Amino acid sequence: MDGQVTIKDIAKQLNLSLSTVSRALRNAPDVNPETRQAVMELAEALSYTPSRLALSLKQRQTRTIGVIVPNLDNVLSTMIRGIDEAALESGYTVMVCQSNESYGRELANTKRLLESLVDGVLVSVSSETKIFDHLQEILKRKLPMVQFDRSSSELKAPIVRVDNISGGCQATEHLIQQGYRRIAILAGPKNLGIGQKRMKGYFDAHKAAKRKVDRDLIMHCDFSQESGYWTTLDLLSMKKRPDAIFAISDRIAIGAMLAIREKGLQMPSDIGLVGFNNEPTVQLVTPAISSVEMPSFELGKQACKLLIEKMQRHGVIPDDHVEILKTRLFVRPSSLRDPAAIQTPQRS
Amino acid sequence: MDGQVTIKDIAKQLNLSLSTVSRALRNAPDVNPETRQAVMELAEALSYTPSRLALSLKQRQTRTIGVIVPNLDNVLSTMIRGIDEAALESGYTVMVCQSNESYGRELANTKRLLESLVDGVLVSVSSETKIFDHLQEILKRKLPMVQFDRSSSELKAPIVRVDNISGGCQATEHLIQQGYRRIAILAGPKNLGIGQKRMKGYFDAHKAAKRKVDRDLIMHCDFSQESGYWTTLDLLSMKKRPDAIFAISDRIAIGAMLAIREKGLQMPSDIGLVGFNNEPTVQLVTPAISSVEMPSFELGKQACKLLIEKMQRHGVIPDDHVEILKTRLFVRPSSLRDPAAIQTPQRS
DNA sequence: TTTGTAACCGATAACGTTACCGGCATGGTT
DNA sequence: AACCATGCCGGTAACGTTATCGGTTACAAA
Repeated sequence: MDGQVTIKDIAKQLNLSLSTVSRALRNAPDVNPETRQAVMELAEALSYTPSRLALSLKQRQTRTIGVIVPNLDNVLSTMIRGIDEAALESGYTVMVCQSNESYGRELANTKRLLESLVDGVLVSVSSETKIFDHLQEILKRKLPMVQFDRSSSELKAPIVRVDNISGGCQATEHLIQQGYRRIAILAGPKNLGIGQKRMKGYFDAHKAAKRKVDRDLIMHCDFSQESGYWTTLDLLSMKKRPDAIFAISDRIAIGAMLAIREKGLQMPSDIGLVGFNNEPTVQLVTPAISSVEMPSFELGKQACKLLIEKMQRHGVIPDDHVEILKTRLFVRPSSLRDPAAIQTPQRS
Repeated sequence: MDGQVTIKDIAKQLNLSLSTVSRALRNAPDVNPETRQAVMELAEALSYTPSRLALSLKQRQTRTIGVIVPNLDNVLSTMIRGIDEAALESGYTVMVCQSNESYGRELANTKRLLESLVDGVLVSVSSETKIFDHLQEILKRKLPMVQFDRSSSELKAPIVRVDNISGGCQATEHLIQQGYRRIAILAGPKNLGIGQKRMKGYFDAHKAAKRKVDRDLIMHCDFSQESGYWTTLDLLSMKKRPDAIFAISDRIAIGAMLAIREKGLQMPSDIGLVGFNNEPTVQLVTPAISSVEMPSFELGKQACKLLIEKMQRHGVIPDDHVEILKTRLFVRPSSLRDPAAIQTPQRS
């Protein structure tokens, strides 16, 4: 009569027991078709909504997935769209918690997720996170967990990510092929696996082309545009400056672009530039920046599917399971000296 | 022993009743300090986590806020950061549902939110949404609701938004002051209040400067870059083409920029351009695009605070309450013919 | 001694739902 | 006639928590 409509209300009005109403609503057997009909109609009329809360408490599962991400930039929000889609298809709800790259926030978030009793967790670790206690706690409670995009080997949980080595290789190969000889790399934070792998690709490409890497051209920075800018200024004021830069993220690449502009250098003639992620912005700047694209939407979707499988078929997915998706290089004017040499599809 | 640690486990191990343990954990009175100590310690040792589920069921409130947004673009994700911050401060958890600009998705989402028994809802209506039945349903169930950013007068719920009229006026005033005479407006979808208000500002500015508006220069389009591009091409092929464009969103403005480039026109000499939102991208393109900034983070935070107040002090906030935040114009080269005429602070 | 009053604790019901078991007709088999 | 299966329904307990009430001590006041 006042707040929530419950099966009790329906039972009372129809002179039925709770059990019968419950069965009728769930299409369970052992209920007269006429009775069911009556229940259904009354439920509709009262606009009855089942209480997920009570259900969750009873069956001890919430059909909710917690997602922990460092922020909501372009790439991640695309991944979350993928996650959301996969979740919806299986009747799950997602709860997104952004840590804003802060350890404290990530800690508070995991606590809230644990309290809310999510059935599983998707994690993309923050770049600042060096302590994994809170995430280990999740594992200790035997909550199914899957890492996506950024991952850590300290966490014994399956991983879905792109082939960062191959991606780094694609970018570097392309620069070599375009005749660049002193290729610098803006490799991101030192401790992050994602950067290390893309750098591995950078080395692989050099090795395949039988070239040496000049260690001075390897620079670390964080993921911000600012950091890319300052680090590039350093690079460009070297006595033997690089003639190309591979930035392991587009944000960094954009910082690099600003520094290059400021130094009065021209792309691609004086210097070549390739980024990573293929964010929309890199197509819009002048010159448009080449970038390695990752299938963000599919990555999120795949990670979510994997988690759901892990939750439902308990123990089938091994914790060292790794799923790797392919990247794809988009060549644009920032690194294209020889127009005849395009070997990948163009966009826009 | 197996899954969840409950107060029952603690009670059993200490030979106490559930009541006592519950009281001890809640710092309630009527419990011996020593007993409390023991309970606390055992709880810690067993790493007991209270079940929010059970609690929610009992007190019939979840301390969760549902957020319904059309997508997760730059502006909205900033607002969500603000929402999240305000929620955290008051011990609430947020659940974000993106409708991807689709009515069907928005419908499924509201259903899920209702089932999950959120305590309140924050809504920014999708641009495609013309039917409000699902949101009306929320109101019918007396769930506290607040609209933020995009709003509809059909929904009897408080609103937190920016002063779109003044924002539109700022942009137009500036263009007039820079000597532009035929100022077109890309006004977004016809039915959306946000566009109508910014257009109102556009008219106001003309009136204040005692100028007439040429109705042919008013064009509607949707919020995509594509749409901005095509509509601008139309504008530029008019016999008496405009010499400036005010786009009511940066996405649209970027589409316009591409069209302008394609026609071989120069900004700001041949044509001026001003956008809305001040997304990071508009600073990076060449020339950088002037834009009206809105305080997204504060807007989200304020909307959330208002909702929380509405939830806690039931019935104090009237449904026609409207809160309006100020906008601010950032002038950049795309519309700056006369460098002496900068009257607003510059960024970067 | 009785009475009062703290201080502390336990039993029970309830939140909304479902799983499990048991009961009562009905109607068909041996 | 006795038996059993089947169809339909109701009662009860449980999920984990807290609110409410009532009970037992102990000790001081009358």
